[in-house]
Amino acid sequence: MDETDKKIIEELSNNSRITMKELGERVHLTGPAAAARVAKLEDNGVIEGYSIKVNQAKLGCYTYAFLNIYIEGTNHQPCLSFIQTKEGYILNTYRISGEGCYLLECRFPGNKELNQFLLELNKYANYKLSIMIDKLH
Amino acid sequence: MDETDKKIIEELSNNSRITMKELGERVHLTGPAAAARVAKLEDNGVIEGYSIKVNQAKLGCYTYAFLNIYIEGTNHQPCLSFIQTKEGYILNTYRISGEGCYLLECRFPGNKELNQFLLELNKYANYKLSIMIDKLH
DNA sequence: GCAACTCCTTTCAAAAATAAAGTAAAACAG
DNA sequence: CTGTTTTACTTTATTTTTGAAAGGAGTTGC
Repeated sequence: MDETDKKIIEELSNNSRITMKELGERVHLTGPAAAARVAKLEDNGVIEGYSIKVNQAKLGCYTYAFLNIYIEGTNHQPCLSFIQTKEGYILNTYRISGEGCYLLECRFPGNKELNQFLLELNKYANYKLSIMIDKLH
Repeated sequence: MDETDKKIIEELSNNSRITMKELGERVHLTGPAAAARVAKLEDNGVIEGYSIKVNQAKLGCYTYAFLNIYIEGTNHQPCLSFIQTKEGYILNTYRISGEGCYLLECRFPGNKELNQFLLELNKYANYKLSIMIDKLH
């Protein structure tokens, strides 16, 4: 992991569909050399995958929220299983230490679906809800 | 936005470096047709960008955390400006309603840097810290 | 001094992207 | 109902990129 690798990570973070030729030019390498570096970063597990940024609202999801989940007792499985059944709403599930046991990043078509989700979630755990108003930068 | 577009979003979410030819095959279209659909999704703002998933630990960041920021009073700017100066640590800044005014997703080389950051942050705001233990799925 | 690596470049064949032309079906106005 | 426009696609042909292979320069270790 030298400076060139860091630059490659930065460039691919900004645009992962760039050609290896273009990437090479940006880090002062030829296409094949850049491609070889990227392949190595994949093999080393530094690059875990290639994804897209999606506008959730344009996909019909107008409510974006974070949920801090608090589970009483030691048996988390029923709650985790429930969450898995609602994976369509959930972008990320983090096991955390601090404000609760889990942090969910999720999005819903609207408040109706959110409300229904919270109602069901409440059978398994307590929660604190934070609605996303804006994403900065 | 029909079913084919949704499938395209799903496929690109899983692997945004797939070729348009391969993407086309997966959604029963030719390469050029798939590319045209993707171009339209970009123009419509549904696809906002192409990115990579990075293993933060392999980049030397062993502490991954969420910070709920609570600002007293109405002048958020000093705190926001401070946060901007620390952008190297910060992956996302969300304006929220609920547990605080802002939610920061951030990562630090270690607890030393986290501690220093919190010390400085405390000049501008209160916070609640959640350390990420694991990412599920 | 001389392997054995590593990291790169150059070259070239294969694959993919892209542009252009053509087609068929749907939407729509008269 | 009919002719026109639009949309979404396929096919074809050209350009560009990828990826494999060969080779060279600079380290490293013996």
